[in-house]
Amino acid sequence: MPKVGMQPIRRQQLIEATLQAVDQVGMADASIALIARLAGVSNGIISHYFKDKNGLIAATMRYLMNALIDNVTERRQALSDDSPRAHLQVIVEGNFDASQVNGPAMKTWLAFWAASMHQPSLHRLQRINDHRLYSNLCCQFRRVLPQAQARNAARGLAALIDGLWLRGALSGDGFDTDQAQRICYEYMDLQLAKQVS
Amino acid sequence: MPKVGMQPIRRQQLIEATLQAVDQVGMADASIALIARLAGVSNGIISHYFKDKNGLIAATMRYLMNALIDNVTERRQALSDDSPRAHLQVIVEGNFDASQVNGPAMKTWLAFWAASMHQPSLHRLQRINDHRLYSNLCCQFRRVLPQAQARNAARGLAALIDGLWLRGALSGDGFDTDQAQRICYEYMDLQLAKQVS
Amino acid sequence: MPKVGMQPIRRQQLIEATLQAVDQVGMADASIALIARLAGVSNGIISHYFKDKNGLIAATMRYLMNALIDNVTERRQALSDDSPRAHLQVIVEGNFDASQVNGPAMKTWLAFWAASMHQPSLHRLQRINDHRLYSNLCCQFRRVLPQAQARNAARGLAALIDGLWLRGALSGDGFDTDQAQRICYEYMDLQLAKQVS
Amino acid sequence: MPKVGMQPIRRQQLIEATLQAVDQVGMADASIALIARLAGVSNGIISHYFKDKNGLIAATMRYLMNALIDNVTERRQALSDDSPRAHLQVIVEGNFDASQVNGPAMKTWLAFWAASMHQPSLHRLQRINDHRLYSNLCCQFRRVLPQAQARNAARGLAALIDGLWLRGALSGDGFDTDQAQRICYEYMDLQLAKQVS
DNA sequence: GATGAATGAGTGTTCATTCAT
DNA sequence: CATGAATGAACACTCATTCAT
Repeated sequence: MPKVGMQPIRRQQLIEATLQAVDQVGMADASIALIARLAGVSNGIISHYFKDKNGLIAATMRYLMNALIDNVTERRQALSDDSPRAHLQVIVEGNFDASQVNGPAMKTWLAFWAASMHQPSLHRLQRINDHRLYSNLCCQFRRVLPQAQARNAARGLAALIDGLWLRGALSGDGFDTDQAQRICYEYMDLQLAKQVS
Repeated sequence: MPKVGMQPIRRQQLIEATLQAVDQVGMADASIALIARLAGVSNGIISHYFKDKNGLIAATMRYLMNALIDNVTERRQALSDDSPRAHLQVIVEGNFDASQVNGPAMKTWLAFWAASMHQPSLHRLQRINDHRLYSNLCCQFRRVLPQAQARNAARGLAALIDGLWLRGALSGDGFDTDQAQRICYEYMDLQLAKQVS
Repeated sequence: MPKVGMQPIRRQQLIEATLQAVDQVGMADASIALIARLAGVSNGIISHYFKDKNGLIAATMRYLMNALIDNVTERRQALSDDSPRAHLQVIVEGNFDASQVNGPAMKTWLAFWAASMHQPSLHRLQRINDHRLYSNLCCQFRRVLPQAQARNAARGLAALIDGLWLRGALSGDGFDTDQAQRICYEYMDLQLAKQVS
Repeated sequence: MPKVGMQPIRRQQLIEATLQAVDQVGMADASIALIARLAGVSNGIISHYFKDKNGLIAATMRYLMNALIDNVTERRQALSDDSPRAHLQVIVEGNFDASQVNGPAMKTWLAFWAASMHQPSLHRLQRINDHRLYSNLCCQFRRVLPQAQARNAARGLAALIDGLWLRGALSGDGFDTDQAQRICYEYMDLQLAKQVS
């Protein structure tokens, strides 16, 4: 019983099944058959919507990236305070949002990163993502710091965010969001304190 | 040409071939056949020395970890200055040593991390490694800071090291060791400056 | 040429190819590749229909067992005489039917028996089969003999049938059905003659 | 430390290890490596004493056959009564001796039989064995029965012995020696009773 | 649009055998 | 005599992909 307009629904369905599969068995064992089973569809449908497996993987990575972007964007729009500090806080919070520090998301990000080392298409996506974080941070620091210092601060804070995230992901225990944010805020404030009055 | 006492030689040979393979094609495509070919031996020899592929992977991970440990240990022994700052510097330098920030090593570490999310044996190794860095840092900070602050500083610096390393690895460009060390030293000094005189 | 509803056809096809392979080279050398080649299909199809090789082996054993059951059932239905002797004769005849004493079937049964000593799933099937023969015989003897004697006679006749079958199979020569049946009938009649008038 | 006269010791050692291996994991999984480990020797030694694996298998089969022969011979020599009935009893007892109805022996015999269907060298051994039982039985029956009847009785008793043995082996439970012997004796006596006085 | 039958190359692994020591 | 290092072919099995229906 074919229906019209199934495309977006099926695509979403399959992307979510991919995340579920990676969470359950890891990317190496997330076969098309498993993903299709989790999505409740047949094997063959995947090539129909995403040319091949790589297409599905790339689409899933884009989906995760957009979730992060949307998350930060929403928080920023809800912001009344326009200070650099408030904006930086929003970025930090967005990166430690529950949508990013749960099991499936962390496992999938890690798997993507590892895969991106050998897949140009994933690598491109990954670089865009990395650059966005740095760029957003740098932009805010620049409002109160000279360029060189702003860049330095942005590099440091970006690394701190990713490092805390990474160590949290690898630990296997629950992610301690409060602690991570506290460490980031402290770094942020130390950098902002350098501003010439 | 079978000879006796080949075990350590062959094991080393195969571990290096594994690193080479992961560097060239990624862990997902680093097949036993490829590794054996790179090592110039037959497929079957791998199960002779490392029960199965997982055994080889785990041995390779242990090899990389030991390289890091030895690296830091050597630097520490060459140290004349016994100050906490000097020790912390050594740890930072060791983690950004050329043996850790080259292509093959970074790709392999990333692949290990991703795999460790679903392989208990690798996960155990990974946790030990993570904990060592934190523990070493904490130990030095503790010499000048109260425990709570020392822990906080260690967590931050560990995350900063890993984050800089990660972002460097993912960037695909050469690793800017000087910049990474500068950012770490700055964080380190800001934390050490908290000490009550 | 993929078609829908191929399952029963392919399963039958593969089971027959398995019998053929065991006949030709023995169970130890009846590889998936050989069976697939004999069936004229690809290797992979086997796991599609029977999870793995064990699944195919078990299905083949069930197929042979059902052939024996159907054989006896058909003969019994064609029976006008309802006497115990007639029923016993039918069981004996069924067990020495051409479908059971030809080369492929005998080789396969022997291989199954040997394998059943170390494969619980096959062992279960085998026990069911063994028990059915005994049970059927016992049931008929019971109609004219006291229970203890009936059981004894059933055990003896079952062993005689299996033993004649086994020695015939192992001899490698053609099976002498008439001789086997004569020996069984004689034993049967000696046992039935014990009935109290 | 090479020693002289090790040959018979090593051969015996390896044959026993083979029986042990077949008992533990079945003939299909009784690899040279396992047998060598069970015997406490190196892999390579096997080809030294038995050309190849088939040689070891055949030697093991011969060993088992000789054990059966010796068993019957010993019992016969201890016999005071020279009647056909006594001799037949000895043959029956020998075939149900503890050395033949224990797990390892039964598993190995079954495996040999199955293998003999496709290995001419094993098949030859097997035929000799089968014929000896028939021949021995026939010889005794002939002392009191006409040839045709003697042959018939021998065929029946041989089949009964093998059938009881087989069903006992396949059942997986302990072998009920008494019951098996009782059934054989009864058959034996019924046949002997046919003699013309 | 959707299915699932079918493929076949590729995987990790096992194993009998050989042979330098 | 005996070892065990080394081979390489064979194995069962997996899986992304294709395509007739």
